[in-house]
Amino acid sequence: MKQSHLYTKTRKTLPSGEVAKNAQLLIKAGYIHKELAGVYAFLPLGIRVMNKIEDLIRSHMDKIGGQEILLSSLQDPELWKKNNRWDDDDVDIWFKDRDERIGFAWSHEEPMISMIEHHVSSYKDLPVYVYQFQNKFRNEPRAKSGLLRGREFIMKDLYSFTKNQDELDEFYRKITDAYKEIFNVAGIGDQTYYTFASGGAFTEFSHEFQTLSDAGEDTIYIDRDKKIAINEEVYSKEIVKELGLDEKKLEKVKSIETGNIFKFGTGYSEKLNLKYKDADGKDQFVYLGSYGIGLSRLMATVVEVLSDDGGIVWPESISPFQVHLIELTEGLGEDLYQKLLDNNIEVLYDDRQIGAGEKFNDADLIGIPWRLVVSEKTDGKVEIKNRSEKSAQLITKDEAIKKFI
RNA sequence: CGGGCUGUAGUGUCAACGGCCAGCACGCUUGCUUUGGGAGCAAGUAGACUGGGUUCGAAUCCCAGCAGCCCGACCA
Repeated sequence: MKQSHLYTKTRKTLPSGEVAKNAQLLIKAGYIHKELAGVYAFLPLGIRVMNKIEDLIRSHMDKIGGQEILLSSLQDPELWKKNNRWDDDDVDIWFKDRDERIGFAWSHEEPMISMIEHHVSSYKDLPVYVYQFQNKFRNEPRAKSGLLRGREFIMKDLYSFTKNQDELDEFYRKITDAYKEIFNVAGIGDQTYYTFASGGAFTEFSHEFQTLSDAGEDTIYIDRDKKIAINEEVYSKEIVKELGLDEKKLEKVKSIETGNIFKFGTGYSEKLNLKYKDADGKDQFVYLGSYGIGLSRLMATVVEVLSDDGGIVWPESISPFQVHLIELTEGLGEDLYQKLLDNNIEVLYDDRQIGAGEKFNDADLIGIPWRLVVSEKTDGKVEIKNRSEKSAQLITKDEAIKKFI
Protein backbone atom coordinates (compact mmCIF):
# COMPACT_ATOMS: atom_id res chain seq x y z
CA MET A 1 0.00 0.00 0.00
CA LYS A 2 1.19 3.46 -0.82
CA GLN A 3 1.37 5.61 2.23
CA SER A 4 0.20 8.58 0.22
CA HIS A 5 -3.11 6.73 -0.13
CA LEU A 6 -3.38 5.90 3.54
CA TYR A 7 -5.92 8.39 4.82
CA THR A 8 -4.80 8.23 8.42
CA LYS A 9 -1.98 10.44 9.60
CA THR A 10 0.27 10.23 12.54
CA ARG A 11 -0.13 12.90 15.15
CA LYS A 12 2.46 14.87 17.02
CA THR A 13 0.35 15.47 20.07
CA LEU A 14 -1.02 12.84 22.39
CA PRO A 15 -4.76 12.71 22.85
CA SER A 16 -5.62 14.42 26.11
CA GLY A 17 -7.42 12.21 28.53
CA GLU A 18 -5.82 9.01 27.30
CA VAL A 19 -3.33 7.87 29.86
CA ALA A 20 -2.95 4.27 28.77
CA LYS A 21 0.15 3.77 26.66
CA ASN A 22 -1.61 1.41 24.28
CA ALA A 23 -4.31 3.95 23.48
CA GLN A 24 -1.83 6.81 23.21
CA LEU A 25 0.41 5.04 20.74
CA LEU A 26 -2.33 3.41 18.72
CA ILE A 27 -4.18 6.71 18.32
CA LYS A 28 -1.01 8.68 17.67
CA ALA A 29 0.06 6.26 14.94
CA GLY A 30 -3.39 6.10 13.38
CA TYR A 31 -4.43 2.54 14.22
CA ILE A 32 -7.61 3.30 16.12
CA HIS A 33 -10.16 6.02 16.64
CA LYS A 34 -11.99 6.55 19.87
CA GLU A 35 -15.73 6.63 19.53
CA LEU A 36 -16.87 6.56 23.15
CA ALA A 37 -15.28 5.62 26.44
CA GLY A 38 -14.18 2.04 25.96
CA VAL A 39 -15.34 1.98 22.35
CA TYR A 40 -12.79 2.16 19.58
CA ALA A 41 -12.94 1.97 15.80
CA PHE A 42 -10.18 0.18 13.92
CA LEU A 43 -8.62 2.14 11.09
CA PRO A 44 -6.76 0.67 8.10
CA LEU A 45 -3.58 -0.11 10.02
CA GLY A 46 -5.52 -1.30 13.04
CA ILE A 47 -7.74 -3.71 11.19
CA ARG A 48 -4.71 -5.21 9.49
CA VAL A 49 -3.25 -6.02 12.88
CA MET A 50 -6.57 -7.40 14.08
CA ASN A 51 -6.80 -9.57 10.99
CA LYS A 52 -3.29 -10.87 11.59
CA ILE A 53 -4.15 -11.75 15.15
CA GLU A 54 -7.32 -13.42 13.95
CA ASP A 55 -5.40 -15.47 11.38
CA LEU A 56 -2.86 -16.48 13.97
CA ILE A 57 -5.49 -17.67 16.40
CA ARG A 58 -7.58 -19.31 13.69
CA SER A 59 -4.73 -21.45 12.44
CA HIS A 60 -4.09 -22.75 15.95
CA MET A 61 -7.73 -23.42 16.69
CA ASP A 62 -8.15 -25.27 13.42
CA LYS A 63 -5.07 -27.34 14.17
CA ILE A 64 -6.63 -28.77 17.33
CA GLY A 65 -9.94 -29.53 15.67
CA GLY A 66 -11.82 -26.27 16.08
CA GLN A 67 -14.63 -25.49 13.67
CA GLU A 68 -15.25 -21.82 13.04
CA ILE A 69 -18.76 -20.44 13.25
CA LEU A 70 -20.36 -17.08 13.84
CA LEU A 71 -23.17 -16.66 16.30
CA SER A 72 -25.25 -13.51 16.39
CA SER A 73 -24.61 -10.33 18.34
CA LEU A 74 -28.32 -9.92 19.06
CA GLN A 75 -29.53 -12.48 21.56
CA ASP A 76 -32.75 -14.00 22.80
CA PRO A 77 -33.47 -13.10 26.43
CA GLU A 78 -35.40 -16.35 26.94
CA LEU A 79 -32.19 -18.38 26.66
CA TRP A 80 -30.56 -16.38 29.39
CA LYS A 81 -33.59 -16.38 31.65
CA LYS A 82 -33.46 -20.18 31.80
CA ASN A 83 -30.06 -19.93 33.39
CA ASN A 84 -30.85 -16.89 35.56
CA ARG A 85 -28.42 -14.69 33.72
CA TRP A 86 -30.76 -12.10 32.21
CA ASP A 87 -31.78 -10.06 35.20
CA ASP A 88 -29.62 -7.00 35.87
CA ASP A 89 -29.26 -8.12 39.44
CA ASP A 90 -27.53 -11.28 38.23
CA VAL A 91 -25.53 -9.89 35.32
CA ASP A 92 -24.95 -6.16 35.57
CA ILE A 93 -23.15 -5.53 32.29
CA TRP A 94 -25.96 -6.20 29.83
CA PHE A 95 -26.78 -3.80 27.07
CA LYS A 96 -30.44 -4.37 26.31
CA ASP A 97 -32.92 -2.73 24.03
CA ARG A 98 -35.55 -0.51 25.59
CA ASP A 99 -38.20 -3.22 25.80
CA GLU A 100 -35.78 -5.92 26.95
CA ARG A 101 -36.68 -8.09 23.99
CA ILE A 102 -33.13 -8.21 22.69
CA GLY A 103 -29.82 -8.53 24.45
CA PHE A 104 -26.49 -7.44 23.01
CA ALA A 105 -24.13 -10.34 23.42
CA TRP A 106 -21.75 -10.00 26.33
CA SER A 107 -20.98 -13.74 26.16
CA HIS A 108 -22.21 -16.69 24.13
CA GLU A 109 -22.50 -19.74 26.37
CA GLU A 110 -26.27 -19.91 26.40
CA PRO A 111 -26.87 -19.39 22.65
CA MET A 112 -23.96 -21.70 21.90
CA ILE A 113 -25.42 -24.50 23.98
CA SER A 114 -28.86 -23.90 22.55
CA MET A 115 -27.49 -24.07 19.02
CA ILE A 116 -25.48 -27.24 19.63
CA GLU A 117 -28.52 -29.03 21.06
CA HIS A 118 -29.99 -29.05 17.59
CA HIS A 119 -27.01 -30.91 16.18
CA VAL A 120 -25.71 -33.21 18.87
CA SER A 121 -27.67 -36.12 20.26
CA SER A 122 -25.42 -39.18 20.12
CA TYR A 123 -22.02 -40.10 21.49
CA LYS A 124 -21.10 -40.45 17.83
CA ASP A 125 -21.57 -36.68 17.43
CA LEU A 126 -18.99 -35.85 20.08
CA PRO A 127 -16.57 -34.31 20.69
CA VAL A 128 -17.28 -30.97 19.05
CA TYR A 129 -15.11 -27.89 19.27
CA VAL A 130 -16.59 -24.69 17.89
CA TYR A 131 -15.22 -21.20 17.98
CA GLN A 132 -15.88 -17.74 16.69
CA PHE A 133 -14.49 -14.24 16.47
CA GLN A 134 -17.27 -12.10 17.79
CA ASN A 135 -18.06 -8.72 19.20
CA LYS A 136 -18.82 -8.67 22.87
CA PHE A 137 -20.74 -5.83 24.43
CA ARG A 138 -20.21 -5.28 28.10
CA ASN A 139 -21.54 -2.24 29.86
CA GLU A 140 -18.54 -1.96 32.10
CA PRO A 141 -19.14 0.41 34.98
CA ARG A 142 -15.73 1.79 34.29
CA ALA A 143 -14.11 1.32 30.93
CA LYS A 144 -10.43 2.13 31.09
CA SER A 145 -6.91 1.56 29.97
CA GLY A 146 -7.54 2.03 26.27
CA LEU A 147 -8.21 -1.24 24.52
CA LEU A 148 -7.56 -3.27 27.64
CA ARG A 149 -11.02 -2.91 29.11
CA GLY A 150 -13.53 -1.87 26.50
CA ARG A 151 -17.28 -1.90 26.37
CA GLU A 152 -17.26 -3.32 22.87
CA PHE A 153 -14.47 -5.63 21.84
CA ILE A 154 -13.66 -8.63 19.72
CA MET A 155 -13.01 -11.96 21.31
CA LYS A 156 -12.23 -15.42 20.15
CA ASP A 157 -14.31 -17.81 22.16
CA LEU A 158 -14.14 -21.54 21.74
CA TYR A 159 -16.47 -24.03 23.39
CA SER A 160 -15.68 -27.69 23.79
CA PHE A 161 -18.39 -30.31 23.98
CA THR A 162 -17.01 -33.63 25.12
CA LYS A 163 -18.38 -36.96 26.33
CA ASN A 164 -16.51 -37.26 29.58
CA GLN A 165 -13.86 -35.82 31.84
CA ASP A 166 -10.95 -37.56 30.11
CA GLU A 167 -11.91 -36.18 26.76
CA LEU A 168 -12.31 -32.73 28.28
CA ASP A 169 -8.92 -32.97 30.00
CA GLU A 170 -7.23 -34.05 26.82
CA PHE A 171 -8.62 -31.13 24.89
CA TYR A 172 -7.75 -28.79 27.73
CA ARG A 173 -4.12 -29.83 27.43
CA LYS A 174 -4.18 -29.28 23.69
CA ILE A 175 -5.64 -25.83 23.89
CA THR A 176 -3.25 -24.90 26.67
CA ASP A 177 -0.37 -25.70 24.33
CA ALA A 178 -2.08 -23.86 21.50
CA TYR A 179 -2.48 -20.74 23.64
CA LYS A 180 1.15 -20.86 24.70
CA GLU A 181 2.18 -21.07 21.08
CA ILE A 182 -0.09 -18.18 20.10
CA PHE A 183 1.40 -15.91 22.74
CA ASN A 184 4.91 -17.01 21.74
CA VAL A 185 4.31 -16.16 18.11
CA ALA A 186 2.65 -12.89 19.09
CA GLY A 187 5.91 -11.91 20.76
CA ILE A 188 4.81 -11.91 24.39
CA GLY A 189 5.48 -15.54 25.30
CA ASP A 190 8.34 -14.70 27.62
CA GLN A 191 6.17 -12.39 29.69
CA THR A 192 3.07 -14.57 29.68
CA TYR A 193 2.39 -16.90 32.58
CA TYR A 194 0.10 -19.87 32.91
CA THR A 195 -1.87 -18.82 35.94
CA PHE A 196 -4.11 -20.64 38.37
CA ALA A 197 -7.28 -18.65 38.88
CA SER A 198 -10.73 -18.87 40.28
CA GLY A 199 -12.74 -21.76 38.91
CA GLY A 200 -16.19 -20.45 39.57
CA ALA A 201 -19.14 -22.67 40.34
CA PHE A 202 -18.18 -25.89 38.63
CA THR A 203 -14.48 -26.52 39.05
CA GLU A 204 -11.61 -25.80 41.38
CA PHE A 205 -9.47 -23.73 39.03
CA SER A 206 -9.61 -22.03 35.74
CA HIS A 207 -6.41 -21.03 34.05
CA GLU A 208 -5.48 -17.64 32.81
CA PHE A 209 -2.69 -16.50 30.57
CA GLN A 210 -1.35 -13.46 32.32
CA THR A 211 1.11 -11.13 30.64
CA LEU A 212 3.34 -9.16 32.96
CA SER A 213 2.64 -5.47 32.68
CA ASP A 214 2.02 -2.59 35.03
CA ALA A 215 -0.88 -1.62 32.82
CA GLY A 216 -2.73 -4.74 33.90
CA GLU A 217 -5.53 -4.95 36.41
CA ASP A 218 -4.64 -8.33 37.86
CA THR A 219 -2.19 -9.17 40.57
CA ILE A 220 -0.48 -12.52 40.38
CA TYR A 221 2.28 -14.39 42.17
CA ILE A 222 4.81 -15.75 39.72
CA ASP A 223 7.53 -18.35 39.80
CA ARG A 224 9.91 -17.23 37.07
CA ASP A 225 11.71 -20.54 36.78
CA LYS A 226 8.70 -22.80 36.60
CA LYS A 227 6.88 -20.19 34.55
CA ILE A 228 3.64 -20.56 36.42
CA ALA A 229 1.63 -18.16 38.51
CA ILE A 230 -1.21 -17.94 40.98
CA ASN A 231 -3.83 -15.26 40.75
CA GLU A 232 -4.16 -13.21 43.91
CA GLU A 233 -7.88 -14.05 43.99
CA VAL A 234 -7.14 -17.70 44.85
CA TYR A 235 -3.77 -17.30 46.52
CA SER A 236 -3.26 -19.24 49.74
CA LYS A 237 -0.57 -21.29 51.45
CA GLU A 238 -2.47 -24.46 50.59
CA ILE A 239 -2.45 -23.72 46.91
CA VAL A 240 1.23 -22.84 46.91
CA LYS A 241 1.89 -26.23 48.49
CA GLU A 242 -0.54 -28.05 46.22
CA LEU A 243 1.27 -26.72 43.17
CA GLY A 244 4.65 -27.64 44.61
CA LEU A 245 5.86 -24.05 44.71
CA ASP A 246 8.08 -22.30 47.21
CA GLU A 247 6.35 -19.33 48.78
CA LYS A 248 9.66 -17.51 49.19
CA LYS A 249 10.41 -17.66 45.49
CA LEU A 250 7.13 -16.11 44.42
CA GLU A 251 7.02 -12.53 43.17
CA LYS A 252 3.93 -10.37 43.33
CA VAL A 253 3.39 -8.56 40.03
CA LYS A 254 0.75 -6.76 37.95
CA SER A 255 -0.45 -8.45 34.80
CA ILE A 256 -2.92 -8.38 31.93
CA GLU A 257 -5.25 -11.33 31.48
CA THR A 258 -4.73 -12.10 27.81
CA GLY A 259 -6.42 -15.50 27.80
CA ASN A 260 -8.67 -17.63 29.98
CA ILE A 261 -9.53 -21.29 29.73
CA PHE A 262 -12.23 -22.90 31.71
CA LYS A 263 -13.61 -26.35 32.41
CA PHE A 264 -17.29 -26.33 33.21
CA GLY A 265 -17.68 -30.09 33.55
CA THR A 266 -21.37 -30.95 33.42
CA GLY A 267 -22.51 -27.95 35.42
CA TYR A 268 -23.90 -26.03 32.51
CA SER A 269 -25.39 -29.03 30.75
CA GLU A 270 -27.26 -30.02 33.87
CA LYS A 271 -28.72 -26.55 34.19
CA LEU A 272 -29.59 -26.27 30.53
CA ASN A 273 -30.28 -29.96 30.01
CA LEU A 274 -27.72 -30.70 27.31
CA LYS A 275 -27.53 -34.48 26.96
CA TYR A 276 -26.40 -37.15 24.54
CA LYS A 277 -27.16 -40.89 24.25
CA ASP A 278 -24.23 -43.15 25.06
CA ALA A 279 -23.52 -46.53 23.42
CA ASP A 280 -26.00 -48.17 25.74
CA GLY A 281 -28.74 -45.74 24.80
CA LYS A 282 -28.59 -43.99 28.14
CA ASP A 283 -28.69 -40.22 28.59
CA GLN A 284 -25.47 -38.54 29.64
CA PHE A 285 -24.65 -34.89 30.28
CA VAL A 286 -22.19 -33.25 27.94
CA TYR A 287 -18.94 -31.98 29.43
CA LEU A 288 -18.24 -28.37 28.57
CA GLY A 289 -15.28 -26.05 28.46
CA SER A 290 -14.83 -22.49 27.28
CA TYR A 291 -11.71 -20.77 26.10
CA GLY A 292 -11.26 -17.08 25.33
CA ILE A 293 -8.73 -14.65 23.96
CA GLY A 294 -9.57 -10.99 23.57
CA LEU A 295 -8.15 -9.88 20.23
CA SER A 296 -8.18 -6.16 20.88
CA ARG A 297 -6.78 -6.77 24.33
CA LEU A 298 -4.00 -8.86 22.87
CA MET A 299 -3.19 -6.08 20.41
CA ALA A 300 -3.08 -3.57 23.26
CA THR A 301 -0.95 -5.88 25.37
CA VAL A 302 1.64 -6.26 22.64
CA VAL A 303 1.81 -2.48 22.39
CA GLU A 304 2.13 -2.10 26.14
CA VAL A 305 4.86 -4.70 26.44
CA LEU A 306 6.95 -4.24 23.31
CA SER A 307 6.87 -0.53 22.48
CA ASP A 308 9.80 1.82 23.06
CA ASP A 309 10.34 5.57 23.17
CA GLY A 310 10.04 5.84 19.41
CA GLY A 311 6.70 4.08 19.25
CA ILE A 312 5.27 0.66 18.61
CA VAL A 313 7.41 -2.40 17.93
CA TRP A 314 5.35 -5.11 16.27
CA PRO A 315 6.45 -8.70 16.13
CA GLU A 316 6.52 -9.94 12.53
CA SER A 317 3.50 -12.18 13.15
CA ILE A 318 0.99 -9.41 13.71
CA SER A 319 2.55 -6.37 12.10
CA PRO A 320 0.19 -4.59 9.71
CA PHE A 321 2.83 -4.95 6.98
CA GLN A 322 5.96 -7.04 6.65
CA VAL A 323 8.05 -4.18 5.33
CA HIS A 324 8.05 -0.42 5.43
CA LEU A 325 9.66 0.85 2.26
CA ILE A 326 10.76 4.46 2.45
CA GLU A 327 11.96 6.48 -0.48
CA LEU A 328 13.81 9.68 0.17
CA THR A 329 14.02 10.66 -3.47
CA GLU A 330 10.84 10.94 -5.47
CA GLY A 331 10.05 7.83 -7.51
CA LEU A 332 13.16 5.95 -6.50
CA GLY A 333 11.25 3.30 -4.54
CA GLU A 334 8.64 2.58 -7.18
CA ASP A 335 10.56 -0.21 -8.86
CA LEU A 336 11.29 -2.09 -5.63
CA TYR A 337 7.72 -1.53 -4.45
CA GLN A 338 6.37 -3.24 -7.56
CA LYS A 339 8.77 -6.14 -7.16
CA LEU A 340 7.77 -6.64 -3.55
CA LEU A 341 4.12 -6.62 -4.55
CA ASP A 342 4.82 -9.10 -7.35
CA ASN A 343 6.20 -11.44 -4.70
CA ASN A 344 3.15 -11.02 -2.47
CA ILE A 345 5.12 -9.22 0.17
CA GLU A 346 3.03 -6.93 2.32
CA VAL A 347 4.63 -3.54 2.02
CA LEU A 348 3.78 -0.07 3.14
CA TYR A 349 5.49 2.24 0.67
CA ASP A 350 6.20 5.74 1.93
CA ASP A 351 6.03 7.67 -1.32
CA ARG A 352 5.01 10.92 0.33
CA GLN A 353 6.78 14.11 -0.56
CA ILE A 354 7.86 15.10 2.92
CA GLY A 355 11.09 15.35 4.82
CA ALA A 356 13.19 12.33 5.68
CA GLY A 357 12.98 12.97 9.39
CA GLU A 358 9.24 12.88 9.33
CA LYS A 359 9.26 9.59 7.44
CA PHE A 360 11.67 7.98 9.87
CA ASN A 361 9.73 9.16 12.86
CA ASP A 362 6.49 7.90 11.38
CA ALA A 363 8.10 4.56 10.61
CA ASP A 364 9.30 4.19 14.19
CA LEU A 365 5.91 5.16 15.52
CA ILE A 366 3.99 2.79 13.26
CA GLY A 367 6.38 0.04 14.22
CA ILE A 368 6.67 -2.27 11.23
CA PRO A 369 9.57 -4.61 12.05
CA TRP A 370 11.59 -4.09 8.86
CA ARG A 371 12.44 -0.79 7.24
CA LEU A 372 13.87 -0.43 3.75
CA VAL A 373 15.24 2.90 2.62
CA VAL A 374 16.11 3.89 -0.91
CA SER A 375 17.62 7.23 -1.83
CA GLU A 376 20.32 8.73 -3.99
CA LYS A 377 22.78 7.73 -1.31
CA THR A 378 21.93 4.02 -1.46
CA ASP A 379 23.28 3.88 -5.00
CA GLY A 380 20.87 1.35 -6.52
CA LYS A 381 20.92 -0.73 -3.39
CA VAL A 382 18.66 -0.59 -0.36
CA GLU A 383 19.23 0.00 3.29
CA ILE A 384 17.62 -2.46 5.66
CA LYS A 385 17.02 -1.93 9.34
CA ASN A 386 15.12 -3.79 12.01
CA ARG A 387 12.79 -1.69 14.13
CA SER A 388 14.56 -2.72 17.30
CA GLU A 389 18.09 -2.24 15.97
CA LYS A 390 20.01 1.01 15.76
CA SER A 391 22.07 0.44 12.65
CA ALA A 392 21.22 -0.44 9.08
CA GLN A 393 22.90 -2.57 6.38
CA LEU A 394 23.16 -1.92 2.69
CA ILE A 395 21.98 -4.86 0.56
CA THR A 396 20.88 -5.39 -3.01
CA LYS A 397 17.24 -5.17 -3.98
CA ASP A 398 17.18 -8.84 -4.88
CA GLU A 399 18.50 -9.74 -1.46
CA ALA A 400 15.82 -7.59 0.11
CA ILE A 401 13.06 -9.32 -1.83
CA LYS A 402 14.41 -12.76 -1.02
CA LYS A 403 14.43 -11.93 2.65
CA PHE A 404 10.69 -11.46 2.75
CA ILE A 405 9.45 -14.21 0.46
C1' C B 1 -22.24 2.39 41.38
C1' G B 2 -19.59 5.97 45.31
C1' G B 3 -15.73 9.89 45.31
C1' G B 4 -12.63 13.52 42.72
C1' C B 5 -11.05 16.37 38.51
C1' U B 6 -11.98 18.33 33.59
C1' G B 7 -14.95 20.11 29.12
C1' U B 8 -11.83 26.40 24.39
C1' A B 9 -10.77 25.21 16.15
C1' G B 10 -9.25 18.60 13.43
C1' U B 11 -5.16 18.10 17.64
C1' G B 12 -2.68 20.22 21.88
C1' U B 13 -2.66 24.25 25.21
C1' C B 14 -1.67 25.09 34.30
C1' A B 15 -3.39 31.50 26.74
C1' A B 16 -6.60 35.13 28.38
C1' C B 17 -8.52 40.05 35.92
C1' G B 18 -16.37 39.32 34.35
C1' G B 19 -15.03 43.99 29.39
C1' C B 20 -11.74 45.91 22.71
C1' C B 21 -11.19 41.31 17.36
C1' A B 22 -10.62 34.43 22.24
C1' G B 23 -4.04 34.05 21.92
C1' C B 24 -0.22 30.49 20.59
C1' A B 25 1.59 25.88 18.45
C1' C B 26 0.58 21.62 15.38
C1' G B 27 -2.52 20.22 11.33
C1' C B 28 -4.89 21.69 6.80
C1' U B 29 -4.93 25.15 1.99
C1' U B 30 -1.89 28.27 -1.64
C1' G B 31 2.93 29.96 -3.29
C1' C B 32 8.33 29.99 -3.16
C1' U B 33 12.60 27.74 -0.98
C1' U B 34 14.35 23.11 1.38
C1' U B 35 15.25 17.54 1.08
C1' G B 36 18.98 11.32 5.47
C1' G B 37 15.77 12.00 11.88
C1' G B 38 9.14 15.62 13.04
C1' A B 39 12.31 22.12 7.59
C1' G B 40 11.94 27.88 6.45
C1' C B 41 9.25 32.27 4.83
C1' A B 42 4.56 34.47 3.39
C1' A B 43 -0.67 34.49 2.96
C1' G B 44 -5.01 31.79 4.42
C1' U B 45 -8.46 28.13 7.19
C1' A B 46 -11.08 26.73 11.56
C1' G B 47 -13.15 27.23 18.03
C1' A B 48 -16.27 28.29 23.73
C1' C B 49 -20.26 20.50 25.41
C1' U B 50 -25.80 21.43 25.90
C1' G B 51 -29.66 24.06 28.44
C1' G B 52 -30.96 27.47 32.09
C1' G B 53 -29.52 31.48 35.57
C1' U B 54 -26.70 35.96 37.65
C1' U B 55 -24.94 40.55 35.12
C1' C B 56 -25.11 46.55 31.38
C1' G B 57 -21.67 42.60 29.73
C1' A B 58 -20.00 35.37 30.71
C1' A B 59 -14.97 31.11 27.80
C1' U B 60 -14.56 33.17 32.81
C1' C B 61 -19.52 33.15 38.23
C1' C B 62 -23.96 29.73 39.72
C1' C B 63 -27.35 25.39 38.69
C1' A B 64 -28.74 21.14 35.87
C1' G B 65 -27.84 17.71 32.12
C1' C B 66 -24.38 15.25 29.03
C1' A B 67 -19.42 13.67 28.09
C1' G B 68 -14.26 12.36 29.25
C1' C B 69 -10.41 10.97 32.64
C1' C B 70 -8.58 9.30 37.49
C1' C B 71 -9.29 6.61 42.43
C1' G B 72 -12.36 2.92 44.62
C1' A B 73 -16.10 -1.02 44.20
C1' C B 74 -17.03 -4.48 40.23
C1' C B 75 -14.60 -7.47 36.36
C1' A B 76 -18.08 -16.23 35.59
